[in-house]
Amino acid sequence: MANDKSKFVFRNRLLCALSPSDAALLTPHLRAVTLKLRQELEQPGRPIRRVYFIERGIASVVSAGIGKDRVETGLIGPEGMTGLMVLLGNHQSPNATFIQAEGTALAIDADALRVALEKSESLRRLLLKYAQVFVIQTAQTAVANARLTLEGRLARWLLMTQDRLGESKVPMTHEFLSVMLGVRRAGVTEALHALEGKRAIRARRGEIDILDRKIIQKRAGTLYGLPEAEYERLFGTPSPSSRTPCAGRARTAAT
Amino acid sequence: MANDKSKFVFRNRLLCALSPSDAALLTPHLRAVTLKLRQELEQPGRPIRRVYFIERGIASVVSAGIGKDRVETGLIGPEGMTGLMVLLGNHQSPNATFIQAEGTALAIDADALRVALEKSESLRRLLLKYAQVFVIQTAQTAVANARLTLEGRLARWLLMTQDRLGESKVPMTHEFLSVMLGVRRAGVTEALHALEGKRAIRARRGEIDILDRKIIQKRAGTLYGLPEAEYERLFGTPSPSSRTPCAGRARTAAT
DNA sequence: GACGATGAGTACGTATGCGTACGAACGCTC
DNA sequence: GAGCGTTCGTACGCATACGTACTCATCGTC
Repeated sequence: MANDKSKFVFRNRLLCALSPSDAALLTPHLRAVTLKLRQELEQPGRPIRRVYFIERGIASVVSAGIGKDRVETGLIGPEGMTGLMVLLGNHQSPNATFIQAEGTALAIDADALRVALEKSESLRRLLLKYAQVFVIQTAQTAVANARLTLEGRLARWLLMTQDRLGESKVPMTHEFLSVMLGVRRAGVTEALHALEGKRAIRARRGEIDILDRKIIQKRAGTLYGLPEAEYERLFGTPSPSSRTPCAGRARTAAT
Repeated sequence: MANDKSKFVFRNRLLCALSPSDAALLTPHLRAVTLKLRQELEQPGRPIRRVYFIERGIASVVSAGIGKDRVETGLIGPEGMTGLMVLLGNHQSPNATFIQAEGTALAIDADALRVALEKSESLRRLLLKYAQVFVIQTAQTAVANARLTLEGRLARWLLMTQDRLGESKVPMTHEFLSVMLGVRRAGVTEALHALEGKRAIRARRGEIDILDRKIIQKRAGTLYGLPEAEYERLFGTPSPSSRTPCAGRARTAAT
């Protein structure tokens, strides 16, 4: 699980955006890890041990009331990181975070991150910028849940997922989607059929092909694109100069 | 609007929780202001000029997609402050914030707050703790919008509002509630009748009396109480010693 | 190549909430 | 105390989504 830590080529956009000195601060603590499907990165009320900068794959933040009934409130891919609460100074979260699409990440001990955050103001600034985007994403989810039809919420979810996967095939079952969206499994099936009827997607067993994002975006209405736009505004087009070595970045959101 | 700034007695719980030195840092910049109904404290995409520590009344954060269709995603009372995005290092927000129940606040220029935040790590820590609670509140709203019936969402909203007002009378019209919850006005009327039938509330013209919180809590299910509990966990019972002078604090959430 | 497990299609009755609309009640102003 | 604007009660038809449940398809496994 550990790795030669001398030189990473980052796919994670946050790591790519680090200044050289901040990169030097973090890199010694980063460990390449694989993210297995349904692996739990954070559990409600438990101490957060590690924070993950996603390189490939998707982590999902799900919230619940005091009991069960989890619903997804945030999506994290190679544009972001887990451990929002650590950034804000907490050691735990009432939410759970788990892997929704397997991949890899660079992980850092929460304590090491805390130390680095105290040392470097620019690091704090950078990561808190991501916190902003994440907060906005959560707020948008709240609005989407209130105002969008099931098909619309599904459309929004597909777009956000595809952005983070960077592929046209989304490997998810209806059952899983229904849990994420907090709706009935059969409802997902029907909504997917509706999208399929419009030639927007093609559904296979355990997999959804995205055929036409434009059509899907129409379904999601105005509730797709704002966090993505805010991300671009805050992080800008990554200037290759004076930045940490960086792999070609994952596709960004279309507006 | 200005004020003798030498001695404040704070009702705002965040200000109350300030260490003496942090209080000394902020106090010179605080101005007592009145919050008028529907006054806009932040507008989407506009620079955030001032940040408000609510002393009495309620501010409401509403989010929208790229277009209209605003829905409330956060509530702020004397336990909190506006300007979350300033805390996170931004100068603007895609959300709007406006006064939902009139009152008063202590306001500080966003720039002055930024300077103070840079100077004092303990101040940063404290205010970011509130940011945590606010983020959790937003996530809970997302879950509530996905899973709760209209009556449940209304119940949750009534409880949160009453916590912040500290009174048993909530002065709101059905029309206004419908906008906040993102539902139909007539739907609010019906849901209120349902609650009234259970003797949980009593609805007058433009005003709702809270009669029995227990019954209302049953309606809100598990989706009321988590942010409130987290607030108490993080801020604890305010120890009167070594703290800034503080008025008797507003009622806290019952669990 | 049969079996079990998982995933997907479908269906029926019901509940929740929407859009719209109209009228009644209340409260303020002149 | 007449007039008017706001607020609230109510109603009807319809869309959306639910809960439940049964069947069929697909896949991996022995």
